[in-house]
Amino acid sequence: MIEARHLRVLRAVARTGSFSAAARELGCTQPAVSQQMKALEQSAGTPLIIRAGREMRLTEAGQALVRHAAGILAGLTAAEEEVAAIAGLRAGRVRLVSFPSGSSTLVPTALAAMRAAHPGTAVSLDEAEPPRSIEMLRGGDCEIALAFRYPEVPGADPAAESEWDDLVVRPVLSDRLVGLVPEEHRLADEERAGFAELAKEPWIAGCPRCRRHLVTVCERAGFTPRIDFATDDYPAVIGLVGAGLGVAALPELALASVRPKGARTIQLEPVVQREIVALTLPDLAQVPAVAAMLDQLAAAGRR
Amino acid sequence: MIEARHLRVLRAVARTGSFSAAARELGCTQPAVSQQMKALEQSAGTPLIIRAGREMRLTEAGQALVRHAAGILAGLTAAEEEVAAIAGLRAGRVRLVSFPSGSSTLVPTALAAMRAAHPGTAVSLDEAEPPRSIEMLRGGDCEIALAFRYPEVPGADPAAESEWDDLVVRPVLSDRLVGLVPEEHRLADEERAGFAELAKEPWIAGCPRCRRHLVTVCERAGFTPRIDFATDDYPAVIGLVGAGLGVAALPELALASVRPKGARTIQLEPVVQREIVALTLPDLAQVPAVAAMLDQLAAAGRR
DNA sequence: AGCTCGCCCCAAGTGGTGCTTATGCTGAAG
DNA sequence: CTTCAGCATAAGCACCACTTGGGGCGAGCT
Repeated sequence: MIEARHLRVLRAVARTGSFSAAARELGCTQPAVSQQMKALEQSAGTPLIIRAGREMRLTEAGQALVRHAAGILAGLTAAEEEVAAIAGLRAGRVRLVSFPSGSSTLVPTALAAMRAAHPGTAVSLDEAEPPRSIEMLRGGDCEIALAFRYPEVPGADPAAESEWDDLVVRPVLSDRLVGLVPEEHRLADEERAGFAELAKEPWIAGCPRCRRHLVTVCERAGFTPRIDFATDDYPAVIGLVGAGLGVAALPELALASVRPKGARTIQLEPVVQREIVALTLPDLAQVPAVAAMLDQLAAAGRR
Repeated sequence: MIEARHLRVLRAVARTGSFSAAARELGCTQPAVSQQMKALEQSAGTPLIIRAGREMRLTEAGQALVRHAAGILAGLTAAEEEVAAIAGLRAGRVRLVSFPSGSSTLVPTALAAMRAAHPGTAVSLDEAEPPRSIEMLRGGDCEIALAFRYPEVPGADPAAESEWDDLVVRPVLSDRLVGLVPEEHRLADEERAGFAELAKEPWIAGCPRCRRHLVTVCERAGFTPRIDFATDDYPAVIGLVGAGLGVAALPELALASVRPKGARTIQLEPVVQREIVALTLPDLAQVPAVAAMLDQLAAAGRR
């Protein structure tokens, strides 16, 4: 088995024509070069160098080896450079999966910051619901999954919680739920309202998990909400409320970039937090591009 | 510094998708593979493999490394094969230098035998006088020099003898000198004659070294020869003798393939041996193709 | 659901290997 | 002839890689 290190030494010897010069060039002592060349000749099974008085000459086998060494060492350094580029964030791809309509402001700013900080990297974006996105993460179809959870409700969704304990969970943003009522509603001009004050209203719910969470919170407030509509499309929720068809509780973030027409927001009591987190596999968290993207998501969440 | 051995392991892991399977394929234990991969990841500076439950997946850096590994390992095995071909005499070049007109039968048979035994090898032939051929050997312009010496005369040519003591000297053939006289000569019908009987004759001498040797031998026999002509072209010597211009002492080998016209050979007394030897450098004697050619020359000499 | 098997990680011991320093020898130049 | 530069060798030493033994964990089977 010929080793690349030996080829490097052989090439230095061939170029300098001397063991000592090669040793100086390689930053080691002369006997080291001597031994390496002996080892190489042994593994080659034939002499490679002939000592003719002062100068070193290569045998035909030695010339053949030097000829191949160029390509081999070039390939090796090319591989090292490509790896270094990926490790040094001058290259690399990250596949990000976000929950639908949860990425209106967070993801775009993170993507923009990532591109600015590390122009060589490429981040692709896909949308999937948390159960599905976790599946994709575990299945190797993405490196980062953006999801959310309601830490306030212990035991509300134990499966989902325990499903993450072997993942790297990076908090991105704590979002509070705000109430949305039609502007002709009796509470439209109030600053805040308790959940119980909306007990009799028809509700517009979000995605399945949000809907379950809403039911849990309302039951804690002493009533079971009457849910007329459920959609994971936040603009649709806003539209339905604006049309006076009911009330809703939706994340502040969903209202950050739109101004609801025909509806008013009110503070809800008790305050309900929704925690948006970025998830990845423990091994992937060590990958430079993935770690950088997690940082950018966290930074976007701090704004 | 990425090592080729690591790439081999990485490729095995990537192909089999398992450390254990790779270890079986590589003929080592599983922890060895584990450690090699860890070392490779450390020298790469970034994770290469992600352990997702049961299956192994490569990171982007890992994929890049595997992609390069193909070419690097292919180049390495190509280099090994070429060296093995040279070592195994399926390839290789030898440059042979012979003294002029000393290679009429010896060298052709050796070349033919070499080609038959090792078809992949290529032997080139050049002609040079021994002082010059040794110079070529030391200067790297040939691998084997065919030369001759007169071992009978100690001190006759001390420079030439001592010039070979750091070379590999392979005896090829012991050739005796025979006398050549015109057919009308008074000794033409004799079986043998002493040098002293030719003391008064005009002599035709050979190359400079042969001429010096002739003078030495004749002086031992009690006379100084009168040398009218000197040429290193044996057919010319034969022609001159045949024309009755003098007598000559030339190697039996020079008469092996020709029948002299107008001249007769006689045994000379005392018997003078000329030793034909093949010379090479100590290091070169280890080169398979050179060693094989030396063997073929020795074998040709035994015939 | 429990069990068992296979796979991976971890730790410790050990053998080998490559490096260094020190020394001797040889060839070339002054 | 002397001196210097370069290569080979030997001894000592540190390091590295492989092996064995043990543990945790996920997957598939009963």
